[in-house]
Parts: sequence; C-alpha cells; structure tokens
Amino acid sequence: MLPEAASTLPKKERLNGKKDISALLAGGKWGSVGCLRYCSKPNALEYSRIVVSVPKRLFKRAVKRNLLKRRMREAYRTSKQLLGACPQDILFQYISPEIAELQEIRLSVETILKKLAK
RNA sequence: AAGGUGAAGCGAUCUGUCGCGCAGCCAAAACUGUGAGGAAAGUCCGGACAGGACAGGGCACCCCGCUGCGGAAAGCGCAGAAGGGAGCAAUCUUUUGGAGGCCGUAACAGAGAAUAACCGCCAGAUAACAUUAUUUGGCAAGGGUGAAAACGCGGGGUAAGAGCCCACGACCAUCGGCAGCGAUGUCCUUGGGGUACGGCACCGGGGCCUGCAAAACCAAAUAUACCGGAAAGAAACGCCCCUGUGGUUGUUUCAAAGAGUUGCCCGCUCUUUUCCGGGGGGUAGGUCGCGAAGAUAAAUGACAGAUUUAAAAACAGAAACCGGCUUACGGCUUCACCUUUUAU
RNA sequence: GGUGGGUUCGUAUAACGGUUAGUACUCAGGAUUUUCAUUCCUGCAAUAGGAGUUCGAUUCUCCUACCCACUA
Repeated sequence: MLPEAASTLPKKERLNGKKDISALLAGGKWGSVGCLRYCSKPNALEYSRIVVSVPKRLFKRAVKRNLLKRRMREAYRTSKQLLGACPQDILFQYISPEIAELQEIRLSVETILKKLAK
C-alpha cells in the first residue's frame, strides 16, 4: 500500500446515491464506540466508501455540523490504512450532544476501523 | 481625562507540509488557476426570471396613504413639515393626516359617555301659612366619578344662569399678502362652537395565480389513450394428479352478444376479451436552469512557524439571482457633536 | 429550498379589546362512610419571551424562540 494513497479521500471513496445508502441502512451491521455510531456492509469494489452524518436534532447551527463532519472525515483520512484489504461501505453518525475534539474523534474512528478489519 | 450621542469602517496577515470542490487538455495522473459573509441567517417586503390563466373594460376583494428627491419597485432610503414623549444636552423615539357623509363603541365608577338635571340654583301653582312638602317649568355656574364631562379668565347681563353679549387669549376652518418646489409657517380678513376611537362609503396610487422542489431537454420498469396485425367463446361426457372456480388434454354439440348499414336475411364495419408489434403523454434516473465559489448526502480543513496582541478568540457557513428590512456579534479604528472636571 | 398554521394552570380546551382569565380531568385539604370507592365542599395552579397602539391587550401590530403540516 502506497503511503501517499493512504491519506487521500477522493470523491469516489464517498458513498452517494439514494439506492446505495438505502441498501447500506437496510443490510448493514450497527455498532457504537464513544461519540460515534457506525453501520458497515461489505461491497464488491476495490476500495471502501464512507458517509458521515451529524443529526440536525443535536446541533441546530450549520457551522457546528460542518465542523464535526470535517473532523470525522479528517480522522478517517489519516487512519484508513487500519482497515486493511477488506473493502466495505461505512456510515459514521455522530451521537454525542457535545462538540468533541479531533483527538477524541480520531480515537473512536481508529477503534471502529480495527474492529471492522477483523 | 471621564461619560455619552450620531455617522462610517475593519471582521487578522504571511510562509511551509498533507488534504478537499470546480475549471483548464478526450479520460486518468501530474501541474496551473480559483474557492463563504457583513450579516451568507430570519424569510418580513419588492424585483427579475419561469409556467398557467387572460379580447377589451368595469364592479367586487386586498395593500399603501403628511411633503420633496432618489429608486424597477418596496412594510425602501435621504432630507424636511406638524403634534406628543425621553434626556441637563448632543440627540433619540412615536403618531397622524387627503375629504368630513353615514353607522357603531365608550367596560367599572358616575346623575349623565353625547337629543346630559342626581345633589343644587331660580320662578309659578297647590297644600300649608315666618318654614316645609308636592308639582310644572327654566338653568350646564358649583359638587363628586372617570382615561375622557361639552373652550380659559374678567366684565356686562339675568328670576337664576349660560359665548347670551363684550375685551383679551386658546382651538378649528378660511379669502388675501409674504416665505418655501411642497407639506407648511407667519400677518391679516371672515366664520365656528358635543369629545375620543373604529368601521363603511368617497378620493389618489398599486395589485392576475403559482413559484428554481418553477420551467426546459433526454428517458428505464409498470400500467395505458391511440394505430396495425392475429385469434376468439360456451356446454356436456371422458382422461391426468397436486383433488382444485385445476389442466400446453381428447370427443361431441351449439358457433356468442349489442349497435349501424333499407322492413327481413346474407355480407360488411364498430364495440366487448386475449396476444404481438408500433406509439404518445410521462414516473424513477440523468442533463439543464447554474454564474471567474457554486455542488447534489453537498467543497474552504488539519498541523507547524513568524508578525501585531494579554489571549487569534465574537456572531456565524453560499444551495438559482438581485435590491431592501429585521435580528445576532468579542475586540477595535476614524470623524463630528454634547455634558462634567482640571490646566492654559 | 419554498409555502402555510400554531404556542393559555400538570393535561385537554374556552374567551366581543373591559370584573379576580372560565370549564373538565389531575393534585392538596375537609365532609359523608366502620374503612375504601363514589358523591359534595374548599384550595393550589397558566396567556411562550420582548417592544408598540390604546384609558385598558390572551385578543390588534412588530421582533425573537420553539412546535406542527404541505410541497420531490
């Protein structure tokens, strides 16, 4: 695995489209770690795809939601090599009512990726 | 120097590493360029744009209503006029009006809330006979109530009183002069005397309805208007096994119904059922609307260093565009003005 | 994104701009009963927040906050 490719997050590695997301929600496995909840499902592609989500119920201001989504993407980008060679679709959902720091989110994301790599 | 009032403005900058959206070459990589706000917010107004409706005109309905200028328009901006309120002041804030016809309301209190007689004042008559009572009439000067009580004060006048009359004022309307583009102000002439609020009618101006999830283009699956072609059904008795409103089944019998075409028959056509092919509108989806930020689960971040700073910390993130309004906001700069104190 | 509607005791609801904001259930106290339930009496308890119009605002106007519905 190339070290440059390990820390990028191009558009094709993001899950989009109503059908794919519905399929993930319908057939994925759920779990939660720390301030995050995740839902994963293996896919048939050569790379993994992710979705990040912050509920509007917890944070009314768009600025705070954008901040948390950026932190979650950043944490996944810097630590996605932990996932190894088993591609899957992952949904990250933020469930804490408080704004967490980047280190805390990174810790949760790394725990989730280690679990999913097994 | 301290406090305050008004107006305008800033909303950190630079460098390096990693990373993201879009564009630049047909695709990828690499490279280059570019990438949130003063409010992007609330959606409170208006516009532009788009579709639908619509010959033209009127009524109804809705909105606005002091003046001038700006503006495409606006519950818009600037400057002003009149009245009220806050402040020592700088200054801030709020209201109306055009015309005055009709109607409604004014709780409680109070005699009375809009054709005012409870107490009271005065005159006449009767009973009674110094006085009082009853009754008829006149009177808005005094009382107290209330948010609001029928111009103020002085004099004349009268039975008692009253703008009833007079002088001086206040208010409303008005011919004329002067100032002003104008609202209006001021001087003068003449006239007036039941308040406040709201609605209707009248006058002037404006307004069709819906909204980018609008609209336009391409267009699966399913159902289907329409067109072309082909076929037809029912009953009885058997046969089979999965025993059912069963069937890629056999034999026999009758060859369907309605309408039209001449009264009848044949023939022909159409409808009712099934299949095949074509085909229109149109859904999912995609493109466009869409921009030198601009996507379609949605891009601006992370780390390190330097400068100003006590500390990079406030409110807050474009989803079609434009002009306003309103609301949120740490820290700070500039200008003008006011008050207080000190010094010259 | 766009367009509408709403917020009244703990709950469900009413109000012409005008008494101390009414009614039912709930809660508290008392009476009735041997006791409990039922019933009766009494009480506590609210106009989302802030300005304005008015003599006076739940009501009329504006701003803010929150909730609900419709629209692909």
